[in-house]
Amino acid sequence: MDARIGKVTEVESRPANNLLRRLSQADYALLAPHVTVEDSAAGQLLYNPGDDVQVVHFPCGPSLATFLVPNEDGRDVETILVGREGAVGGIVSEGFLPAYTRICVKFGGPFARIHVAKLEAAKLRSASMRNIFARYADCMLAQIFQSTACNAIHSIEQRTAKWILAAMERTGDESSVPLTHEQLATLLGVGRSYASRVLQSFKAERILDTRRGSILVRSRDGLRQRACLCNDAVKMHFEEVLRGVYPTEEREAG
Amino acid sequence: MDARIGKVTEVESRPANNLLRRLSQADYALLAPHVTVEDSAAGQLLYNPGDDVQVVHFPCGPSLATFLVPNEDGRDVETILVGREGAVGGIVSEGFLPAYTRICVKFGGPFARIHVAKLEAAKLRSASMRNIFARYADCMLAQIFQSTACNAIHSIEQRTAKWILAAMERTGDESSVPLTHEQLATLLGVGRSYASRVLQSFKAERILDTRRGSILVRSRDGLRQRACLCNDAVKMHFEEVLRGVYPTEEREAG
DNA sequence: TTGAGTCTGTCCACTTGTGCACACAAGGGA
DNA sequence: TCCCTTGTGTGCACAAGTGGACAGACTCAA
Repeated sequence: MDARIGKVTEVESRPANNLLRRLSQADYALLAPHVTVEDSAAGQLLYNPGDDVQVVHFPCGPSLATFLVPNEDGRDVETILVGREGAVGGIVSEGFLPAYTRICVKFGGPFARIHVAKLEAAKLRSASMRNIFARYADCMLAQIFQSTACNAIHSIEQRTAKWILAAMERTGDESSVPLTHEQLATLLGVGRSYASRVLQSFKAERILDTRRGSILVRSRDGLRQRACLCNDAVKMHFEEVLRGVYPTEEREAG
Repeated sequence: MDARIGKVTEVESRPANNLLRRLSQADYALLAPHVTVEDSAAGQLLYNPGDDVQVVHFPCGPSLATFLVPNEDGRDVETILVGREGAVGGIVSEGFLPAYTRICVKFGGPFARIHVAKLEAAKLRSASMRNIFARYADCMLAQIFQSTACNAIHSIEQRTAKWILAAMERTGDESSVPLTHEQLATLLGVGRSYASRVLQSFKAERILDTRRGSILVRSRDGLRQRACLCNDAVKMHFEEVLRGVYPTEEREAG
């Protein structure tokens, strides 16, 4: 993205996760010995409800995780997406508590991982590390609050457009989202046939095209017009809360 | 509730808030010099979006706070209720960040208050204090996650019943909830006429009665049957996460 | 190349919830 | 006491979303 000519900086050698990349060099040095990076495939479960939370997962590059709330019907409802802008697992709980939600890899790819205990130890040693993780936790909270309101009052059409935009922003893939209608419907908590119809109406307006198992985006602006403003509200909070605390200039995916 | 015969214990002299009451005596001693208790009336705004978060408010007794997410229409949508089981303001952000939501006193009453900075200082000095607040933050998070899912898939009837039960549990008032139909509709993010109709259907089944400006509960079990299970799921998480970390036996309001 | 399994587009009857309208009831202040 | 404001109950036309069904299309594996 903003690769500079000349020697690779220390920051650029870190995993492609904004949270990790924007730690100061001293702070990252506290974590580095404990960080591992490994791929996870789409569908893999990082946590199930009740699991002990022991590892923080940082999505890197195009990978994407999602928080699912199990339902009495056995249908999981998706709540928020987390990509390279953040991390999942113990961000708020600080670890060693039973997970409340299921956390699932939505789009596969690399994840940086670190034991919660190591992260907490580093946070105790560094005020700036505490600060940045508290700020991110606050942003994550804002994201969930916004989702709660969004689910209460916005139409399925708006939420569908919002979801596709959010996924694109996080993965960096500007043209397609690998998702069946069934999956889309399930994660929005709506009926499949209605989700299909919404996609059809977008297709009729040349906003997107459908392929078996994926959605091709033709007009990002068209999607923006159809989406509610929830993404933007959250993104503004990210920018406001994290502005200035990161040493580099890389943009946030809200 | 469980007042014991004999001398008043140190815990019972604290503000009637579960989070404060279940700190160890040593931990509470760190906070005590900075705690003030003052009444707030229903409708008072504790925070508006963008406000610097500097004070933690602990609802005591029957008082109740609520997180509202502003909407493009100017209508606020209610997300979660917080009563004597918890606190609002800086629980996750740890203070000095712009508030994302509006926080409003729903039912008036006493609130214990402490500066975030004082609380954070105490947390740095006491691991058990950190632990208990991280645990509560995790519970609050669970509550919001559940609300997000609930708004996605449960009917207005279920959510209405759930809301009334949640309010009753937190205030301790087993028989009535001071709320107009309009207020109920707004906080659920639904139309007023439909909210009225739901209340009428409950009335027809002798689950409740309506008075001008308040709802009288006649059958708590009837409400439970009509409500979704979201309250219970969250309550279980509260019990699991906070079990054992409190010295006293007082029950949680989930 | 042919299935088998999955995904997609569409139909239909039905339920849930909206938004507006209007008559009436309750209750506090002058 | 009466008025005026606010809250309540209900009717209606309509929009949004459900859930089941089914035919056809795509694709992978044998």
